Amino acid sequence: MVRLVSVCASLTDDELVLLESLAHPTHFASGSTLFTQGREAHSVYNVTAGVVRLYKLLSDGRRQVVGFALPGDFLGLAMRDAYGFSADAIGEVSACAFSRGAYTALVDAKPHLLKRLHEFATHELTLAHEQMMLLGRRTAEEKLICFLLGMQQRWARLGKPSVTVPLPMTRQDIADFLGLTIETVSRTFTRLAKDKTILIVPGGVRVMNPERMSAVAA
Amino acid sequence: MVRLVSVCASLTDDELVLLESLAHPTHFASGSTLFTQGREAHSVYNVTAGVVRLYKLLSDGRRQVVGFALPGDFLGLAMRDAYGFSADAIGEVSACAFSRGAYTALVDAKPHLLKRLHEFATHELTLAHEQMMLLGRRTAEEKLICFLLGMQQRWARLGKPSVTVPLPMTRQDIADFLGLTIETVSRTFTRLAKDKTILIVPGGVRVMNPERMSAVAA
DNA sequence: GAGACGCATTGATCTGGATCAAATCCGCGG
DNA sequence: CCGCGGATTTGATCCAGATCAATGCGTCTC
Repeated sequence: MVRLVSVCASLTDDELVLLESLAHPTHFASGSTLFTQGREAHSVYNVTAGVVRLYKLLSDGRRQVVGFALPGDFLGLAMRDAYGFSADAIGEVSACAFSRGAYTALVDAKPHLLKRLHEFATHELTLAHEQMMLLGRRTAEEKLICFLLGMQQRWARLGKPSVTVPLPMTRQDIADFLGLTIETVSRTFTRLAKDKTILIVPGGVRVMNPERMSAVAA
Repeated sequence: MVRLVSVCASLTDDELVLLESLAHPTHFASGSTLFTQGREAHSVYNVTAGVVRLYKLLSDGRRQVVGFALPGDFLGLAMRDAYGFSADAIGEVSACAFSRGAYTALVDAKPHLLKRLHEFATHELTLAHEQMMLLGRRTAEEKLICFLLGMQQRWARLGKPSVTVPLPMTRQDIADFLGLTIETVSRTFTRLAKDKTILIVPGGVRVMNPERMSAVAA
């Protein structure tokens, strides 16, 4: 099993053995659902491979993507009895599932694991505040640029630093993450490509003018 | 000192005594600053009276209010070395300040306090996700109605259930929280008042048609 | 009680991004 | 190679909310 680097860096070897005995390695087909908003939360997950779309729906079908989970990310922090959002696989996904009971027992027993999870949660909260700024006060172009730089940084932290940013999600997913329509996302990408700020490549985007992009994001 | 009901419900008496010995009761004048985004985080706070505006600024002055802290709310969860947002007093505010060192030492020593703080953080994260939905996908009228119902619920949980929702913040604060302009907030309030959905009273709003409001918020 | 200052409201107009409507692209199965 | 279906791009038009511009309205101060 892939080592749970993000959550478990501070654990001792025997604790890791315990943790791995509780983890159920699971595979999800492209497009399949990990869990659904409002359903009883039976498991928490640690993504080990692939990308997961996290989103909330309004009764009339309007959708807000609240995040994209990359390998190492932990899903299920922000839940009480029921999941607060839905999650589904973008492409093939591997994850470690923990039953809720095992998870809560483990957290109660291991304060330094809890400390790691809490740090994780406060980091997520900081990102959420940034996303509020983006959704409430930034223009379409700024939204796209901040999104691309953010994804680039996240891939870089996972050991994949590159000027080519993989974008496995659809334009609609990006639109629903940034509070835009698919047409505006497409047009803004086209305009940035005409500017030579980016180059659109299959499956992603190549950053051509990082200086300008950073200046806009500031 | 007011008992720190929100964070400390699970503490034993002697732990409470310890906690209170570390807390510095502090008073802030109307409009004064508790702390500023980007500055080194020296203290965390528990609000005991009054309302605090939490916000982020962009270099060109655009502002996003990320929340309003009410009595019982804890400030400083989402910070590492530096504060991630600014906080200032709306009207007179009382708070308990804890030095960062004392806070981290206490958290390390008391796992059930950490557990409470973690629950607090995950609740905040859930609220942040709802706010993303609101900012990204809701109309101006929906934003205002969700805001009013949310504030009503929060006052109710603090033991002040009422059809009259106090709004100590300015229209500009509300606009910057909802990703709107002050004019749109004002016009939308006026329209809701003409509808008889609400009644605008000095210092707040009276909820006249909770059924319609809940239907819109759903 | 006259000015002044800081909200808040209201009105007129403008515009960024939404909506409506076709193309175009592209991967895939037959 | 062809045709199909979903994703994406592009174009034309619309409109919710922004912007620009007064005006109202408490509540201080002198």
